[in-house]
Amino acid sequence: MRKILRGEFFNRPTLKVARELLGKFLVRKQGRKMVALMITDVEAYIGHRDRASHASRGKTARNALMFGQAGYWYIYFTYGMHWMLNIVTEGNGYPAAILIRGVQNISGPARITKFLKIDKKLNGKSALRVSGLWIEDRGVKVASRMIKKGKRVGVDYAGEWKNRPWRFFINSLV
DNA sequence: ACGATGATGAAC
DNA sequence: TTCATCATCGTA
Repeated sequence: MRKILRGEFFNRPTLKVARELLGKFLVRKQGRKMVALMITDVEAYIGHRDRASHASRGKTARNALMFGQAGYWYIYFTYGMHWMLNIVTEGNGYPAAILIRGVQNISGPARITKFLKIDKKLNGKSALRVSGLWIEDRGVKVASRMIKKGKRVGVDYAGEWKNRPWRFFINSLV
């Protein structure tokens, strides 16, 4: 079993999508080279009131993708050197996205994009077809007892929103 | 604990 | 146009 996730998968409540992204495969293709890595850690950014989200200060040129259709990549540059990879969720007009924070053998959102050579060239591209970057279900089931949740990382500025348990990750397998 | 390093958004 | 901030990471 090996299928690309479709628009209907992403156009749903973000927390549900986030949980279900664990165990799916992020697939990167550049020419003949193809790499697939299982997603192990994600964070949800939901709605216009979530102060940790770029969308909390309204629609801008940078964050406009978050307000758009589900299933598109939202990739932005931060700290002067890092690219962050997000997939847009929920319906058109409602700002939400999921940060891909970890994949197998790679922890940290900036390390993923560095390893897979992901930058602004993929920003706004569709994740729903075979192109440069998409997500596949390869039949891996992650038992719910293996899924942990916690606070999002690096959002201490977000007031009460910093405490929302909107990070989901697979308990370290050993 | 802190510096790297530059785009972004808000203030002026 | 200027300025503080930032969904981080490597080094210490």
